Amino acid sequence: MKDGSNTLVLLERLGRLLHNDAHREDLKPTQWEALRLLSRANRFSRSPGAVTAYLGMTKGTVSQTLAALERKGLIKKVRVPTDRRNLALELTGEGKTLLRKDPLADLEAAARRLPKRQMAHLGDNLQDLLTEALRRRDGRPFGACKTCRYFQPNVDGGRPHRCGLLEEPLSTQDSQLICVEQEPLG
Amino acid sequence: MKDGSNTLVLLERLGRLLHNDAHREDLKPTQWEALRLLSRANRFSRSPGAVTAYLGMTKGTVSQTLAALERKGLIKKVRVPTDRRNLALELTGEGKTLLRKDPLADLEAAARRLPKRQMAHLGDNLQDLLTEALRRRDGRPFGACKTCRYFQPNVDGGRPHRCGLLEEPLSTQDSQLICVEQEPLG
DNA sequence: GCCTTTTAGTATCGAGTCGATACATAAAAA
DNA sequence: TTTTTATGTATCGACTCGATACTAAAAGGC
Repeated sequence: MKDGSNTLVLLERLGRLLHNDAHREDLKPTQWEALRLLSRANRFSRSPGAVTAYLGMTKGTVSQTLAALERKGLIKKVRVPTDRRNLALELTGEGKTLLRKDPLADLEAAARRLPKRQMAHLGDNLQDLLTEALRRRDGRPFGACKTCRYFQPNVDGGRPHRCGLLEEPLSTQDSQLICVEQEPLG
Repeated sequence: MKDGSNTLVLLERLGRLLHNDAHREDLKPTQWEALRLLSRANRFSRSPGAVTAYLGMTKGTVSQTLAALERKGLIKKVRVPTDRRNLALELTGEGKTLLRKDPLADLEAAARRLPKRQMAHLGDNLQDLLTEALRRRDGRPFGACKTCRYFQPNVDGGRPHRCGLLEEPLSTQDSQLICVEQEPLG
């Protein structure tokens, strides 16, 4: 076992490989990441602002990336009536179809050659490091809704779940997706 | 412990954070990476070609990145007399000084808040994943010389070590640096 | 030696990234 | 009703990156 001093160098290098491998299907790596996020985000988190928070870029850049995705017909922007500053981003059919060719799947194949336990371990350790790194930059964890301190599982029997922060009902599906507002339990 | 299915997503996100945090001191993330590699590479590996292999980009892009670093006075290009196609890249004094402000050090501070054993584990697991990923793209590991199958530790007593592949003498310092040609011990 | 092939690196193009800055609206707060 | 804050866009300049075409030097075949 090594001393872990060059762990971050490894991380950066592996991150770069992942990133550079994502020049596919006429999309750029960042565009893939945005698309991927939109497919995993609940309805409070499919906005330019949420993408900005997730990717850690400036909103100007995100605006351009989303404009490119819209030009390519992979997402569409919908005005939200309740707050007209907000935009809701929705994947189109093409967007969903294209996601099946996600270049990340390639490395997944490589990962499958490693012991399952090891990959799970790796995930846990990465999660801890990410949490620590996000704390330092006031970043948001983007965890699943159902692991959030504001999550209220369906209290009244058959009724939908609720988000205690936004005071909104939550479908079971939404509660399994990730959220900008999520704050971990405990 | 999670199932590890989203480990790669974590990896990509953490990689992006690292990358985006590296807009400092009037350098771009990629320029930092190149600079960092040059400070860790032995004399066979301080060339545009080696940087290309390490970063996994095309040589055209690397050529520009190196041109930018040279413009900024951080590296210099030296013609190699033995093979006049080759360029040797050397860090200047400014380059070495600037490296002390490496933005990667920030995350290192974050990492220090995690248990040391855990970081070491993380490093080992990342290394395995990187090895697997590199295998798939015919990438080079860039390991340390002294862990290479061609490394011949000073056979004749006080003489320098040797590289059995390039048939060249190796100073102790060079043997501790990383190398394009490195192939791990079987 | 001559000719072809390979290797190392550069030049240029076009789309995209990214921070910075300035800007437009809309909602919220004073 | 004014500020003030929040959400998103437009534009600029330096850089990234793949693709392609290019130069020059070494290596190999004969």
